[in-house]
Amino acid sequence: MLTERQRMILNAIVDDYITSAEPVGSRSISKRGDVGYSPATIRNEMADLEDLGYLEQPHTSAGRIPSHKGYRYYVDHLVPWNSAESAEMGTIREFFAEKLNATEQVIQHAAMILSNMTNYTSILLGPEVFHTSLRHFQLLPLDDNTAVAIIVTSTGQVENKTVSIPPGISLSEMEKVVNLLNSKLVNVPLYKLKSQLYSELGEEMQRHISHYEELMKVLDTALESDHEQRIYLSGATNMLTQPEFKDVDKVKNILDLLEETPTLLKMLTPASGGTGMQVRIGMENKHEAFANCSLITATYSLDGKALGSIGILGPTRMEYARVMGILGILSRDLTAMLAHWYK
Amino acid sequence: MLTERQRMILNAIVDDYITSAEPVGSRSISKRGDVGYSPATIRNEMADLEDLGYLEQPHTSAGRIPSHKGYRYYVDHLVPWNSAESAEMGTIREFFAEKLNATEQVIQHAAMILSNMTNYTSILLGPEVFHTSLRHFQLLPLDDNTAVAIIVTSTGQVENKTVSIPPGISLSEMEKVVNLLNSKLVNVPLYKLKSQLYSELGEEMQRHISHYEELMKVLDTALESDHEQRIYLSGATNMLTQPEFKDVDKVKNILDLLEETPTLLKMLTPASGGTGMQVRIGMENKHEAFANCSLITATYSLDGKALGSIGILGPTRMEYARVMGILGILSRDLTAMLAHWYK
DNA sequence: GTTAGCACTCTAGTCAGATGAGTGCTAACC
DNA sequence: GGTTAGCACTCATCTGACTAGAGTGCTAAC
Repeated sequence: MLTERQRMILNAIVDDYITSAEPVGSRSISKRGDVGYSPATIRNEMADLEDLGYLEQPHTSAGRIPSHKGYRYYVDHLVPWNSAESAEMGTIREFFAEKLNATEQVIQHAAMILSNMTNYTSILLGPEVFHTSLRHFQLLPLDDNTAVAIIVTSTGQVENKTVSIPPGISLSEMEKVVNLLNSKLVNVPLYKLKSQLYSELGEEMQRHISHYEELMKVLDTALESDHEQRIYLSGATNMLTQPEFKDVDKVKNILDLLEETPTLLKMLTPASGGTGMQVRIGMENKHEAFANCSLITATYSLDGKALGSIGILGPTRMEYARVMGILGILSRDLTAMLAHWYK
Repeated sequence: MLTERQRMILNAIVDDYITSAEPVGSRSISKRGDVGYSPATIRNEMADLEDLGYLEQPHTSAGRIPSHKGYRYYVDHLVPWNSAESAEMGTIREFFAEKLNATEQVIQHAAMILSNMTNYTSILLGPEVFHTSLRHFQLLPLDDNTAVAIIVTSTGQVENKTVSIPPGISLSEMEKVVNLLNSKLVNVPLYKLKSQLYSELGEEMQRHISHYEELMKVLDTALESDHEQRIYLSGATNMLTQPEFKDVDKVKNILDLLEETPTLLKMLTPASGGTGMQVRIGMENKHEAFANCSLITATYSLDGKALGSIGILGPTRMEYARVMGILGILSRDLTAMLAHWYK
């Protein structure tokens, strides 16, 4: 348990280090207006904080920098939670005032705004298609053996996939099936589509349609979850401006990881559908390359279910307060906007 | 005009520099098996080549490196044009053997293969939608005031766009128009769509349809060239492995430029529909950030018209021979595949 | 409990000298 | 005349010594 003064000093050190990126010494803390103690006193407390694991010393005659445990404490107990800073609010409001009428556009644009505002890397996870439902299905023949399957979801997203059509299936048959599918399966959540395909249509189709087996296979692949979640990255090169990453090798590992979609997906997928804000510091990200990075994530949702997430990746020495504030506002407003569109 | 021996020496220097990235001295050239002269002789020739502008010297007591003019000469006259190296051919053939039945997937996958094979950055320009034609158009209502416009092209690509529907337009009217459009405008090249919309449908619509003006506006925005060309980047971080870019600042400029879609588009769009291979060295790229980069581009085409391009970006010290070989094979095979699919 | 003072530590920067790769020139060689 | 050996010269890079300065830890005084 930290004393009030220790908390104050830890707070001051993290604040200083966040802006300067240099180890902070007792003298500079003492000179700040808000801590009324001499360097010597502060040195004593710093030594204690180091023993407790909240601070680290790069070498004997340098100042202290926060350890991961120190950041964790800072984030959990000390972050000045100014959820509504005026300047930022303005930019975000402007963003939502713009007329963008496709969900995808909004997400993409939001990623850009975020990385520009924060000067970190933003990673947005597109709306989780699985929680939306079918609005319309269509199969457009391209030539004798291929067709394009088009799925329009309740949020207006369009997914398409090319499928091959086995010979012997007539156009009129296909049309019949597609009509049937549209009449029976509209408004069914996408993740239930394949199972309901059999339970709802199976019987009826078997009666009316001659190439039942083959057609079923076609539909099966057409509805296949090609609805992979899309990841929108923006400002990846902002990483290069951080002094801790001026070494090319370190930054290469990070950028390489950012190109690995599956890994990012895993990182951003909210732990258990929860909607809170998460901060993962250093190795809490479970990746060597991110050992000196922090990832802050929030979610946006529809009907109380998390649809996707917003994340900001930066060095562990990150402006937590500001980023968390921005992320909070943006996730809330995104949620509100979705609710308004698709209520 | 260079003598045979000068060409040989220039060739040796470029070759050496490409693999070593260090200024090459007269001694190391002399020791190569293929040049049977003493260092002194080679030094004389090198001095001449420097006077002619083909070589540069970082400082007096260093070896020589090729100048941009030197690279240009190398590319134009000396590249060992081994258009069919076995190892590479194998990988590419394997790639085309994979069953990928959507153009987009092929392009995306090709970008990855290319960057992996070359260890440079690959930039692919998706099929130029403007040169394909309309196969099917559809307008799907989402709610009272919005709809999704879906355009399927002759190459099986699906473009979609959300449009807002002015009040007072009935569903049946819209259906009528869409049917008319499909019957009259199928197989029209996309870039002519908007003009033909008026010339072909204008009269008839004015006769049958009540909200002519408003509907026309809707169709106009629906057919708007949102068919932006897609750019597929892969291996952007490979730039970081090149010794000449171990300085973070330089590489940041390059990566930033790579995120600027319009700039890339301009760079990759083939000069005049020509289908040859282009090599742009250093400042020939017209961008400060690419001053130390070379961009090699080739095109793939359908019906003799260039549909899109494939590009490899690397340092000016690039394995021109290998990359040009690979690019040549890939562009030819892509063209062949497209011809086979959509003949 | 707090603070001033002081010796101590360690990094980063600077500077001189050594090293060595590579050149340019001259004179000798074939 | 073309080619080559020899040699003086240049210049980047490496090394080690030295210094300045920031910061600490400890002790003793307030």
